[in-house]
Amino acid sequence: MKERVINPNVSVDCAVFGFDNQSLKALLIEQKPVDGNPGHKALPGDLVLNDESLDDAASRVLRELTGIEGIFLRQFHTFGDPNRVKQVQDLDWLKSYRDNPDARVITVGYYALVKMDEFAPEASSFAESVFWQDIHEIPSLAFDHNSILDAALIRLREEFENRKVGFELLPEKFTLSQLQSLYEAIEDRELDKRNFRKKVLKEKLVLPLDEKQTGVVHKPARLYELNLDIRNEQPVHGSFVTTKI
Amino acid sequence: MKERVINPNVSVDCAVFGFDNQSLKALLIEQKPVDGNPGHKALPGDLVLNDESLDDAASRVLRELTGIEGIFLRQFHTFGDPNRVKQVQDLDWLKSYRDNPDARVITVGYYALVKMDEFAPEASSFAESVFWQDIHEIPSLAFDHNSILDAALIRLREEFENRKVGFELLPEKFTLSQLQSLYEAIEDRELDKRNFRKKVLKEKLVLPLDEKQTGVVHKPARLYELNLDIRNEQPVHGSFVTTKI
DNA sequence: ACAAAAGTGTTCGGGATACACCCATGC
DNA sequence: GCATGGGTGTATCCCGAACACTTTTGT
Repeated sequence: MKERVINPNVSVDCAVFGFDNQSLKALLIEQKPVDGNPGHKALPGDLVLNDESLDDAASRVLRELTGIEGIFLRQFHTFGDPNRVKQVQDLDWLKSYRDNPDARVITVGYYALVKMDEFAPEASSFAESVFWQDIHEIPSLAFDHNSILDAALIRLREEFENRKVGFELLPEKFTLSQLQSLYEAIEDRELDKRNFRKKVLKEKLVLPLDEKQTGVVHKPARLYELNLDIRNEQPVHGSFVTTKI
Repeated sequence: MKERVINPNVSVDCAVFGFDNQSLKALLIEQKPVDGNPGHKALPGDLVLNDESLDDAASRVLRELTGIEGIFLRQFHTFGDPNRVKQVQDLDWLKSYRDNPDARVITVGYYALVKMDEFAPEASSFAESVFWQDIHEIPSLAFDHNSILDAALIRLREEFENRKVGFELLPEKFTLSQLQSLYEAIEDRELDKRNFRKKVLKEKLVLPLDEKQTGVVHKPARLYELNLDIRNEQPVHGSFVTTKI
């Protein structure tokens, strides 16, 4: 096995988002206790290895801490305040888990999107536990992780509105109501059902399947899938005005 | 004076854009010759100091290499391929100017927007010369700087279309034709003059001044200024569709 | 007078908005 | 049969698109 040479100055942190058909959730870890003191809540993240790319580091860290693998990951911002790991409440943890607890660490922020029904995160490495938290109820986090999560959410919203990301949060087959709920959860506003359906169908953003929900206590909804053809088109200027979703 | 402790693993690189009323330009440096071999062309950039933020590093590096100060700077992406500074043609330069020429360096990319008529860049530090280059005629650059510049341009276009940036490229007072040329240069397509004017005036994106061009050999154009009130509004959803510029 | 860019209005089609009722299923 | 969400159409308005001629200045 290759030796793991750790770069003391560069880390990655991951804001993992999931959607439970109601609201957006973020995946948090609870750090293992240090000297009997309970660990802080934090985003999954760790130092990068010297011979791995940043993208690889983000995938690895997510796998090591939460067991999640193979999901959508995108870099969104790098946080480099010289004092971002100098707060007193983080010192004990740094002394236990870092070879250079005083090193200046810049961290590269990633956000990730996961189909919640396909992954059951499991804590390992220095994570004591892993849990989903509604994005409206995020507790105080270690280091500058609250800022990182805020920035991730802002970026997710921007890229969602530009139709660059989002379907990674839904199962392969979904109803139009699920899709509408996703829009409402991410954009944080209500949409008109008829207009929403007209729009997404006219744009061929999704394709109807010959399949319906089963086991629901109401009229079963038709299932749809993402239309990859449309999704892969690069944005075109129809004019000097471009209309978003 | 404080000692400058350099972090060997983290650098910043700046893609500086200017607009000459015709097309977009990028600011490049030519590295000083090493052992008589001519320097390569590159983006302005350098390692960060251990006690400065990334934003501060970008400002400082730009000032030290080009003399440019006080301009719009925005972080856009971080480049962390473990081999991004390992190409043979860059080795001589690294050996001359870096204490740890073999260190793995990740670089934080910034793009900057400058009013070309207000700044005359001047080379200093390890820059032999500084020059503006049309973005359609970018030569081969050191390290992965071609990729960085490409990514910067993509990001500039995205944020311009979302009306988040752009007026930093124009003088305080400008004509609607200049504004239209800016749109055409950044978005790389032609616009209809009448529709363009109707749109920006209706949106109150700019405000007319009681002032006209002088010294031109045709009907003098009215001057306008950016409407800061509109510019500072955060985007609102009129519906689940949002219209861009 | 001529060259050069400034400035201006109308018509047409399409998309955004608002809005209310019947349908299929499980219990 | 009732509770629950699924599914559908129309009328209005505004915005985007296409398009050509007159005006003002300097030389």
